[in-house]
Amino acid sequence: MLEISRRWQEEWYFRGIFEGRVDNSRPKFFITVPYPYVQGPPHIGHGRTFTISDIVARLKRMQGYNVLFPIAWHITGTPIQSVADRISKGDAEIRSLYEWYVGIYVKDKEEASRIIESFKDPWNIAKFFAGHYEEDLKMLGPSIDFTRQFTTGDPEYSSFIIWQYYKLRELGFIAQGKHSVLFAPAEGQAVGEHDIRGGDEINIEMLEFNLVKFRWGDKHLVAATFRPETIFGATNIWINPAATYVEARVNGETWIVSKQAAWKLSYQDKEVKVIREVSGRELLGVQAVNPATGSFLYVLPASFVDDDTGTGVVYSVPAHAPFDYAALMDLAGVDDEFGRIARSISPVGIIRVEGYGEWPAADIVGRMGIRSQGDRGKLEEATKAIYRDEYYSGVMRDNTPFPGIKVSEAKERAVQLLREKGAWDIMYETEPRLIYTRGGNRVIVAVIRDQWFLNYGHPEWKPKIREALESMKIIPSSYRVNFESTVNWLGMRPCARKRGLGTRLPWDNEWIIESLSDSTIYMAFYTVARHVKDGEVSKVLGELASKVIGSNGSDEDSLNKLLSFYDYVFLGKGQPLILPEVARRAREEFSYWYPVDQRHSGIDLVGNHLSFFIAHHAAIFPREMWPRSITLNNFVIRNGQKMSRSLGNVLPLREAVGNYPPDMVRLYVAYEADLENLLDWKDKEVAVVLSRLITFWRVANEIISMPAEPMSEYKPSLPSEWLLNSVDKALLAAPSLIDGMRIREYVLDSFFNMLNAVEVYMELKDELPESKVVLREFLRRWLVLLSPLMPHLTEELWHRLGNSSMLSLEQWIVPAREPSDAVERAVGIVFRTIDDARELLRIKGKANSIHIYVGPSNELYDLVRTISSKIAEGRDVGAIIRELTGDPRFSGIKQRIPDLVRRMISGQLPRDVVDREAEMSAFKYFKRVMERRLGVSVVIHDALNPGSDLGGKARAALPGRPSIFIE
RNA sequence: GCGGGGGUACCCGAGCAUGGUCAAAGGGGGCGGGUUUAGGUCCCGUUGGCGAAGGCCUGCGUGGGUUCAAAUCCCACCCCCCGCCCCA
Repeated sequence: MLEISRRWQEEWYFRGIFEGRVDNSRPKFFITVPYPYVQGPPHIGHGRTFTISDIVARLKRMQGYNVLFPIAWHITGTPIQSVADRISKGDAEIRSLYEWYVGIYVKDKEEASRIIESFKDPWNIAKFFAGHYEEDLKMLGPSIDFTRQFTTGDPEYSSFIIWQYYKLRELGFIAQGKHSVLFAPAEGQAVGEHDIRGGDEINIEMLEFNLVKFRWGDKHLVAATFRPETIFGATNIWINPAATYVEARVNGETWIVSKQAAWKLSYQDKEVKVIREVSGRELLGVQAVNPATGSFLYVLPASFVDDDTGTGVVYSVPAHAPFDYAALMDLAGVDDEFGRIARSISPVGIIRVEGYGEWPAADIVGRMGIRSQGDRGKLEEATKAIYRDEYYSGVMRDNTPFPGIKVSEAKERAVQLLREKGAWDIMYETEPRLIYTRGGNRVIVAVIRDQWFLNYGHPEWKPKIREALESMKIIPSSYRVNFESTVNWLGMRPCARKRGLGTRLPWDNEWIIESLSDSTIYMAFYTVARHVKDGEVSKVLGELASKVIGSNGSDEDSLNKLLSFYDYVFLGKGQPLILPEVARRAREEFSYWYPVDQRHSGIDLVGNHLSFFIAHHAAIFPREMWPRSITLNNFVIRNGQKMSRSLGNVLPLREAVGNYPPDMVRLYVAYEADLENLLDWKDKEVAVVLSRLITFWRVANEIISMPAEPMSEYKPSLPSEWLLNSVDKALLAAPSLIDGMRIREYVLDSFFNMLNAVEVYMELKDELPESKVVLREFLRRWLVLLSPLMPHLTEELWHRLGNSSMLSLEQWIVPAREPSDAVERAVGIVFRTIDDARELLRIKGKANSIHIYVGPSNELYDLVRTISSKIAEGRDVGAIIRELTGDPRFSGIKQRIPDLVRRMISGQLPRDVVDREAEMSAFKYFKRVMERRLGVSVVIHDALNPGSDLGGKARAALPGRPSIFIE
């Protein structure tokens, strides 16, 4: 099967049957998947996303749409860059990872090692994996047009991004300002998660501390806190006597903070000049002024104070901060000058909160049995608990300027008040505090002054984003809320960095547009890629791009040329100043394919890329070019575990499609889970699916091998009708299932259920003269039905069946007549009866034969049908019984009415019946099947005219519920 | 905290929108049987309890409620997972 699959892939891609060409006589369908970021090989998760979109693409193609399903490669940003950096530095961890990655493709060790060496240049990483990505994807057989591929580092792509960013700038959606980032001072650069040791496992946050300045002579002791509202309850100031502090000029003032803090602050947009070092001990005993109250506070020693957190200066609020309370108690037990001061201090409660007394911190310290400030774990827990309770349900007391105000609000007011007094500032810290780059250097927060932002919150932008979102279909629809909340909080978003691959910001070329910002409207670029990739054209656009960037946008001539080209192509505005003929063709193609009909993606992109995708379309394109729908699927896990590099259990796509036929991989990922759910790649279950696929292959080939005797006229027997009906029903249902992205149901119906049906039919085929013709016809329709799902095997079988056309390009079959489900229901009764009989056999033990009495009087069928419809109308038991006993039609079986109604209402009897003829016929035809399943001989009797009425069972037969006698 | 999703049998997992045919699909695992020199594969059956005739009892996170009828609808509670920005 593997070999057959490869053969068809070669055939498809060699003949280029999936290449999209403008054809105005046919409706178009433009489907895209986010271009993969090529820092490594694709894995089975990509396989899921691509398979699902390919099922859609293939169905649409068979339905007569001109389908475009393109792909490209994303290389922008810092991850590839930092891999290159790490390889250059000889990082062993990354090297072994890439030995594995490269080893997937290159078996020769030396060769592989040479390739990894070349990865010191990030472009080589991108090129290597982009190339292999294409091969790997092709092994899955997707109907992708690979001729439009590009990378985001191509010169013509840069020219396109330049156009996009000038458009956004014209609209006023780009801003510049201050911004905090994670930063490694020793390396002199901002770092991303992938640059941080353990960065993929931990969740790194940036915390904002409030700084409060306590005047001490002409200097300020600067304390850091998360709870500025507690300033009114401050009783003293804590300093760690063992730590090193500094006196430093900060923005024209003299601050006293820890040495560590001064270092950090110097990166946070502050002018910091250290004058001298001071030991913590020297500061003890001095008095500083609380800026909020004017009272003097002593500086006292506390060991819990960490000079690497905040400023190393803490103002003490023993009533509300467990650490402070514990430290105060500790100190009060010491027999010295500071102990005496501590004993004189009484906590000041300033917040009222239910469940606590006047000093909540004292309560919780007592409750949790905390002994001293050394009890860090418990104290941190206590701090968290108090914070939560006070923040959400606490109210300020009368001894503060904000009596009765909720803590959450008082917080802001306190900041306001301190600000007005010039006693407030801000400082950032990371959480967790101590994080390091992979090179081992400390990471802190730095504030950048001239960061470029996209202002998604712009009053002319956000409403349009909302409008675009509203106009789109989101499937599964449960994700719509996620989009809505993303759009709600979208505001200023940095769009450029100083490191990494990508296009430089054309008017400020120190900056590189980052990867989530240069990947928002590139689907438009697919439509024109064929035209602009051409050597000469590419050269022209590339040169213009580099002139614009090189001149920081001041080369107006180049800029105008570039902008005029894309303005014309994408917006139909003005006339192109360059390449008019190319522009005309590109324009034509863009106008044909756009907008994007469907964008299919993993759910991880909802909160960023997909929302930006909507936003940028809304900003730049007219409404009729806005995307039509977004569809999503969840991740893939493996044997119950998350796939992650650190666990080493990532399943590369090539390994999956190298070991199994591609159709099996497709079948598995499409069937195993609904889109919303995690898909578990379980090795055991993969084997099960494979065995079903083999059965399919065997059955299909058996049908093909049967000599085809033409039979012009035949009357299909009930089983034949049943089989053809089933496939017709599935053919009818599949398009709407796939449109609604109910892929799993489509697979269940079309593959698994159909396979079961045909296996049953095969048991009967020898008794049915028309079976061969029926089976061939069935197979023809079935192959069409399955082609989107498993294109390789169906393509092969299609040809073995004697067709010379390409199944992938065949028309979908729309059944000529409405399939009836009466036959199906009749067959369903047979199978239910088999289950019943089996249970009886089990209880009875041994049996020679089973007698089944089918088909009571037509009168009874009528009655049951009538009861059923009355129940459906919602009548109650009494009413139905009264009505029917009065009905002359049923006068002969009056006495059975109450019992039947009762049993049908309670669900003991099936409500959904067929007529007598169909039911009898089903039992006659399926007798063989019953015997095989039950392992004993089966005798079917007409209940109205039984050959022998064993055990008086004939009279017990009911519609849809034959009676059974075991002998 | 806010927003979203979820708790179903030994395990994974469907069902819930449209209540009844649900002791609850499918798979894994277990058990029994067949094939096999053996093992694996494969095939069949079984896997809440009771039952000598198709039935009864218990049962879908916990506790209530609506209904002739609840895994499914309503209310409250407990627990779990995911997202919450400059990272692709």
